[in-house]
Amino acid sequence: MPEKKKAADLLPLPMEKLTQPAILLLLHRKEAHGYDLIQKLSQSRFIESDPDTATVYRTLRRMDQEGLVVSSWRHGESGPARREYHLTPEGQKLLEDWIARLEERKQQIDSFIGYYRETKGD
Amino acid sequence: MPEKKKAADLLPLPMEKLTQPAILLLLHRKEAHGYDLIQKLSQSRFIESDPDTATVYRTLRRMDQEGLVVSSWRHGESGPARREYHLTPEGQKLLEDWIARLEERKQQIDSFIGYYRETKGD
DNA sequence: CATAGGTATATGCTTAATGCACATAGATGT
DNA sequence: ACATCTATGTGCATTAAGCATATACCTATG
Repeated sequence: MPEKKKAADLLPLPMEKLTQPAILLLLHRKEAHGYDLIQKLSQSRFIESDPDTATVYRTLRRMDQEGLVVSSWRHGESGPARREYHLTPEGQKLLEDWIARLEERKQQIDSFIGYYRETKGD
Repeated sequence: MPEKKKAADLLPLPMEKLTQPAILLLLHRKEAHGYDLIQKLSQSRFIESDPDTATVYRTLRRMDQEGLVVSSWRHGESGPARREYHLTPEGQKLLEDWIARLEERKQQIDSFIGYYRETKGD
């Protein structure tokens, strides 16, 4: 008997997390450090669930290497040192691309759901 | 000088492909074989670009193992044998979950874009 | 009849993203 | 002294995805 996974187990996997674009979005409004972003993300409505901290920190380091953000250490403002991130013009530009993409994605979803509703009526 | 990738290079990567849900959707309307689905997908508006054939066939085999579809070989209808897929009740149920998820996703996108527009006005 | 092109399914390899667990360390409160 | 909160990060395993490649049957054409 071959093992079969339950449908419920399959749902979480493919849905995209939007971690990177969400970071771009938050930094667009205001500079922040990683821990800060993690808290803001978990309160926001544009990601599904609490973000994985490892993912956030790694995404930030990558975005730094890619020139989407710049970072600088902040000391002495209570608590351990934090790495503060600012959006660069490149990051800003990428965010605008994301906005355009998300508009398209909404239309894709509408077309998907539309197709489903059509079929259902048969 | 550290190497930096261009923003344009970064766009294609994180956007989700919806391959599996799109297959569920098409099979919900009518049974089909892999090659058939590939053509339908490339004509449809609910995926971004032409699907990778390897991904489609592998996704179908996985969905079969998971009980989302059942398959049977068809011979002699001109051309090589095809493996025909039918949606199961589990697959149907998962599709309904996907529809609900995509509705939520639309709201997430609205909230994302809304946040962006608010910020822009500063 | 040889062969090229379309139909059809599938594997191999590599890279990239993600999740969970764990490591590190300074600051703060009791 | 010790736990807890703040803060940043690495290691490891799993999974998805893209590209190339293999296989094979069918059809049309010279």
